[in-house]
Amino acid sequence: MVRKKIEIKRIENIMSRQVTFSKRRKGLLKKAHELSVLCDAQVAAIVFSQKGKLYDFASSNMQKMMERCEIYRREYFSAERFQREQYVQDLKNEITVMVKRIDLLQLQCRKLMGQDLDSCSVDELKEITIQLEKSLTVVRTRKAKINEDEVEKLKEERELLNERPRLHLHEMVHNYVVIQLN
Amino acid sequence: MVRKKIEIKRIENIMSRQVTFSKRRKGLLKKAHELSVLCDAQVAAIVFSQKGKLYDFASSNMQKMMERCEIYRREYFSAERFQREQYVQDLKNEITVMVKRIDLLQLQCRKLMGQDLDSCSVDELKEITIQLEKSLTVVRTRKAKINEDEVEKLKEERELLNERPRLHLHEMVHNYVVIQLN
DNA sequence: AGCTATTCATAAGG
DNA sequence: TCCTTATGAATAGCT
Repeated sequence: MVRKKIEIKRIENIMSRQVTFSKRRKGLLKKAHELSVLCDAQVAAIVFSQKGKLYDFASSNMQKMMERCEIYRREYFSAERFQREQYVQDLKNEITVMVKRIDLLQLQCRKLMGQDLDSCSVDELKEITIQLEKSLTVVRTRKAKINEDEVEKLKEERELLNERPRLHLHEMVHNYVVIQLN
Repeated sequence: MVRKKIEIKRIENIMSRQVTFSKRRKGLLKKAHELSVLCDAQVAAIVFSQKGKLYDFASSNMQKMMERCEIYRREYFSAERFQREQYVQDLKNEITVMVKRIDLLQLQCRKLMGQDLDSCSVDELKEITIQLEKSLTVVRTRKAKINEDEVEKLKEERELLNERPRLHLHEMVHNYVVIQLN
């Protein structure tokens, strides 16, 4: 029997509060449901007890909306994360390959420059010697070629300088002969 | 005057439905408020009208929680994104540096192997020649050293083999003398 | 949890 | 939208 109108303020008695919570929570969710049905509206009611337990109502539209939201959010983030991790992994792999390549090139270079030979076997040393001799030959040939080209060029220039006066004279003679014949 | 108990199903008359929506919506939000105050619970009620207009109630805890959630979510993702982009940028920079390093090493190697010399100036060719000669000297020295070491080792082994019988003889003589003296 | 007196919410009408 | 009012619904206090 409701003895008197209650004041809307926190119920201090724990037992009373728990009972009221149970009753009114049920009423609220029922009202939410009725409203959604009667008026064809999107309604959601969410209640957490003090212990953190969840009680809720969501009209079907609302529920679908929330589910879609959640599914979309999860898919989006998981797809994005996957792509991101793939990309980072690709970059890391690329770096690993490059580090190996650099080490190899560096070692090769150093050996060709006569460094770090202590670890070389006699066979390796022979190979390096052969390569160095080959290189020297090629470089010297190239140097010689450049020198020859240079010499050739200078000779040609000299030839040109020497030939110009002679050509002049020849032309003059030719012209003279033509004139005479006329 | 309530003539009769109503059935909980969609109200077909638009005017009635709107009136009921208005009344019950108000009632629902009031009940939500009362529940949150009386029972010190976190309560939220959300209603969309058919036209999409929002009406809602959220207890202060609920509101703070939602706000905190949203703020935290935004900060988290922005911080994460920043870190992620920074990291990827670092990796890219590293790759750029490595690509340059590889190009340089490769060029150096090729020149030391007598390739791609067409682009070299005479001075460069001279430098390469000097380097190759130096390398050859070092490699040959190293090879010679290994040979010498080998020879030295073989000699020592031979010495050892030669000395053993002699030592035997010497001991025998010594023993003989000692015996004589006794 | 169940009861019931009483208050509250609200349907129908103005 | 508000008021009125009759009535159904919710529920406080008790067991």
